[in-house]
Amino acid sequence: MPTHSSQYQVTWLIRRLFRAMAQLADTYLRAHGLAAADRAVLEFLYPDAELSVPEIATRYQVSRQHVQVTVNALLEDGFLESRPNPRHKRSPLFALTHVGRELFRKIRAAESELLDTLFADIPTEDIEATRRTLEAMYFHNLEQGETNGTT
Amino acid sequence: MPTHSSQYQVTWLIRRLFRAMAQLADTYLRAHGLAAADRAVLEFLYPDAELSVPEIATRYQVSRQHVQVTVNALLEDGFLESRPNPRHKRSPLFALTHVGRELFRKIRAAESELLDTLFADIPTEDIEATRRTLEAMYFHNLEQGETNGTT
DNA sequence: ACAATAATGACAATTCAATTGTCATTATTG
DNA sequence: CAATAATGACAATTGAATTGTCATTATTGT
Repeated sequence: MPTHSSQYQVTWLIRRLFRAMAQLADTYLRAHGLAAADRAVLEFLYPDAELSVPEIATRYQVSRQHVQVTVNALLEDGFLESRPNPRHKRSPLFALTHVGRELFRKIRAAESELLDTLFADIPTEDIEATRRTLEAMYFHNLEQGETNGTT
Repeated sequence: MPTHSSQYQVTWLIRRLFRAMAQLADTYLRAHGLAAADRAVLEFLYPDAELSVPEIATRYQVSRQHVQVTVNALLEDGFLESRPNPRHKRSPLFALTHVGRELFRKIRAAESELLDTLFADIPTEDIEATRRTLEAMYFHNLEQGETNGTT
């Protein structure tokens, strides 16, 4: 990391950390037969959210078709259940089953070991300041609800 | 983002920010006919580094074959030049040409506008604290020089 | 110096997540 | 109630990246 502004270095580090984290995450996700997209869907629904496929797609910022396939597979595997959607009669809501919730807990447990390593020796207040700053970056300046132009 | 530990929220935010940043980055990268991998290679060499393909692959943590293809294309486009490698007689070093350096500067300029938006209203000291913390996470705890098992 | 082993580049095939396209069906709305 | 939009299903495609293979050239240990 050559001489750059602090701002640039922060974005550089975000890129690197994401890559490193994703690589580590794959290790235990694969162990459960899951892909990153599966984890993302589980996370959106954890612990007890109810969302339709198009809603997940909008939040995850990917095509609804992709989410559809992911959700169908998770449904097939018994990690999700569908419930009637009061707002859309044809598009059901999905929620975690008990098994799905346990699965995500297991994933989180595996992750938290990694987190403990990742954050070892870093003062709590630094972590909190970082959280606050990143949150500001994300929510104040980046969050946009652009729907994916599908069909 | 439901109720989670600060640690978890930091990693959650890193994931989101990465995605959002990547999406924005694509906008101007495409405008220059570049992919994310191209940008990464340019960044490794900017402003005046000299690296061989296997060296870039190790740092970028991807297969050397992929880097090879990327580098060959950038070479073809005149953004890189090859120089003799004192350490390996067959594997040349690559460096930015003047054009390549200007290209990366242009990319950085486009990015910095985004950065200004991203970091708007965030105190300098918060940014610096964040940089320090993320750096600690990355360098103390994640940086590992695992070579990709290629062939 | 020389044989054994490793590294490199070129090229092909493959994988896999994700997008795009299309269509019939059903909702929503004006 | 008609026009329009949203949804799910399915197929085809894209594109970044990996894996596999091979001939060639370096590097190494002896």
